[in-house]
Parts: sequence; structure tokens; C-alpha cells
Amino acid sequence: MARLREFDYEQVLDGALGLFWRDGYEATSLDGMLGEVGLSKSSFYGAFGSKHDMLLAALDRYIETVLQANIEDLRRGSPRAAIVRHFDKILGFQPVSKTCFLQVCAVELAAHDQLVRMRVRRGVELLEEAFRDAIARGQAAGEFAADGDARALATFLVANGYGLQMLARANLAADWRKKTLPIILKALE
Amino acid sequence: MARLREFDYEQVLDGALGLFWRDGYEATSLDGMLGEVGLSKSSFYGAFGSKHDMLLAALDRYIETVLQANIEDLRRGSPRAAIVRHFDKILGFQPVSKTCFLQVCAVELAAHDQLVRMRVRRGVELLEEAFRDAIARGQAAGEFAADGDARALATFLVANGYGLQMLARANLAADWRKKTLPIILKALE
DNA sequence: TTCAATATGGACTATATGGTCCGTAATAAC
DNA sequence: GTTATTACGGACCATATAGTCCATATTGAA
Repeated sequence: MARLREFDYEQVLDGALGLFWRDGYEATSLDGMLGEVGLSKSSFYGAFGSKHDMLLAALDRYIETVLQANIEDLRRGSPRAAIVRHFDKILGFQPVSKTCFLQVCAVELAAHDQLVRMRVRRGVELLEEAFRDAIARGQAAGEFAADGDARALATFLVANGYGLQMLARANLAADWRKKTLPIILKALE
Repeated sequence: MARLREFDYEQVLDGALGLFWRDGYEATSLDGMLGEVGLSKSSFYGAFGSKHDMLLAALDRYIETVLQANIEDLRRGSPRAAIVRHFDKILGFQPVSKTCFLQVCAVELAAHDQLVRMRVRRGVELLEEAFRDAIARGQAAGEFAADGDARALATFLVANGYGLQMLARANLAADWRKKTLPIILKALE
């Protein structure tokens, strides 16, 4: 009954996510983005509504795809090994690396944008739950001390992950950053 | 021999810092800022050069004033109490609070701006040194375990501070965040 | 085949942006 | 008081910005 869409919605959304992620929201111009993904303005406004709406959609998509993949990775193998894997990834970041998009949104936008803030919070809570599950499994398996507060330890791990990503952006010596991992892990033992 | 400047350079710089700090670099418009601090464009360009130059100057000023005050506060009283004070401040943050300007710059700009990155790194290192000193003093005084690696522990504390600030922006429940403090402190014992 | 509905290309708009320029005012040295 | 030097106000500029509009194209249903 109506003309079919010619572009791939999710492909365009992933392209936009990549730019918001790499450059931030304000620094990403709509014209530049539409040029990169090859979309006309009318198609864009018809499908996404506004730059801000697209940011929200990109944030949701990040949570559904990238963050979920990280969360699923936390379920693989032994809990301790999964947690080490998670932190090794972060410790390998350089200043230009694409660090967690939740952090980009939290720091650039969350203070003044409730819709962004709610999504970031939800994403962080999902990550926290995944850590909590991993910790609980590790406790049951005897890898971690059984008397630890799994939820508090999970929040602690999330905070350390984001703190270390900030230090990677600041280009703090990788050697120094890496030496925090044993300290972090010791809190679980 | 020449006309005198009518505005207070540092006062204007502090005003600009406040705006960059609250809203971020890209979201702060020059016209808006000049309106708020009551400065004409010619005076601005004569004194500060460009928006980017002013950002660098504001970042330097943040380090010299706000960050230095935090660092000096880490020297007051017992090391353990000073560290608790530092984290209590962070744990009191709400999403709209002005969290550390170094983090704002790191996340919004450091990936693509070497001049910002170098300054952020320097600021972070100054904070890290202050933590290291506090830890070393605490170790000497028997407040902390003497066998801990003071530098690694300092990096760990810095990372936790920034991670908790990110969680404050995300509006993660304050109760949860607060429960990480005993875990952090335990790493020192 | 007609028609209602949606998609597309791209011209267009209003405004905001960072930055420049210049005429004039104020200052201190001589 | 003259002069060299710098500050100031504000008009001005080129461009970038997010967003609108419309003529045309394409589709599936009736």
C-alpha cells in the first residue's frame, strides 16, 4: 500500500551509533552523518524524527547489541576468567579506543538529559547484574570468598571498569593501570 | 603606554570554566558565554585567542585551583580519614553535580585532542601522586598494610573515584554506590 | 488500473556558530 | 600635549547547523 523503504534501518542506526560513539553527540553533525551513511534528510526525518531521537535509538541499540555481547561474555567460562577477560579488554584501551558508549553519554549528556540518563542507568544496571551473577557463581564454585556482598562487589567492579576507561582516555601509563587488576581481584577473594 | 584591561582575566576564565564544566565544550556557545560573563568578542579574542585556547586555559586553571584544593585536602588529618572524605564527597554527587572536570574533558575531547589529553593526564597524575603520598603516610602510621604497592593502590583509588562519578551521573542508586566504599578501603588494609 | 500511502531527493530556511575588522577610547611614556 | 600602544563595542562575515517542504517515485490493495 505504500512505497518500501530503500535503506536498512539498523545499518543506518549502527552507522550513527559509531559516529556518536567515536565523536560524541554534539560533535557529530547531522549532515556529516547522513553523508557517511548515504541517507537523505527526508528519509532520515521520516524514519528517526530528530537527531536527539536518533541518539536515543542508538543508545538503545548499543545496549541491545554491544553491551549485551559483553554481558554474555561474562557468562562464558569460569567467573574469575570472565571477569579477568573483561578487565583485560579495558586495560588494552588506548586514548582513541571506543570506550563504553554509556560513559560517553553519561558524561556528555546525562546531567541535563533525563531520557539519556534513564537509558544509561538501565545499561549500567544490566552490566551490574551480570557481574553480580558471575560473582555469585564464583562464590558457589569456591573461586571467590563466599561471604562477600555480591551486589556491592558488582557495583565495585562496574566502577573500576569505568574508572579505568577514563584513565585510558587520559593516556595514563598502561603499566600503572594494569597493576590495579590484582587489587581489584583481591577484593573478590 | 596602552589602554588598561577593564575586565578581570581570572574572573572571566572562572566563568568560562564553570560553563565548560557544567555543559561540556561543544555545548557551550561562545556568544552565550560572553553574554554571561559580560565580555565583548574583541576583548575575548584579544585576551584568549580562541574558544579552544580558552578551554585549555580553563583546564589549566581547574588543575591549579579546584584540583589542587582537593589534593591539599588529601594532606589534612589522618590519611585514612582524608581518603574517606574524598570518597564521601564523590558519593554525595547527584546526576547534575559538577563531577571532576578532568573526566568531562577526558571523555568528550581527549580521544581526538592531544593538548587536552596531555593536560588531563597531568591532572590525573597529580591526583595519583597525592593518593600515593597519603597511602605511604598511612602505611608508615600503621593505618594501612605496610606491604601494599602505594602507587598501584593510588591508581586504584583514582580509578574508583572516576568510576563512582560516572555512576553518579548515571543516577545509579546512591545506596548501592556507597556500599563500594568499604570494599575500596579494605584494599588498603 | 486506479488510488491511498509512504519513501526519496534535494532545494530551501532560519538561525547559530566561531571568528574578523575597524573606528574609537583610554592609557602611560616622553 | 603628543604619540605609540592596547582595549573596547559592535557591526560584519562565511559557514555550519538542525530542521522543513514539496514534487516525484514507488508500492500494495481494491
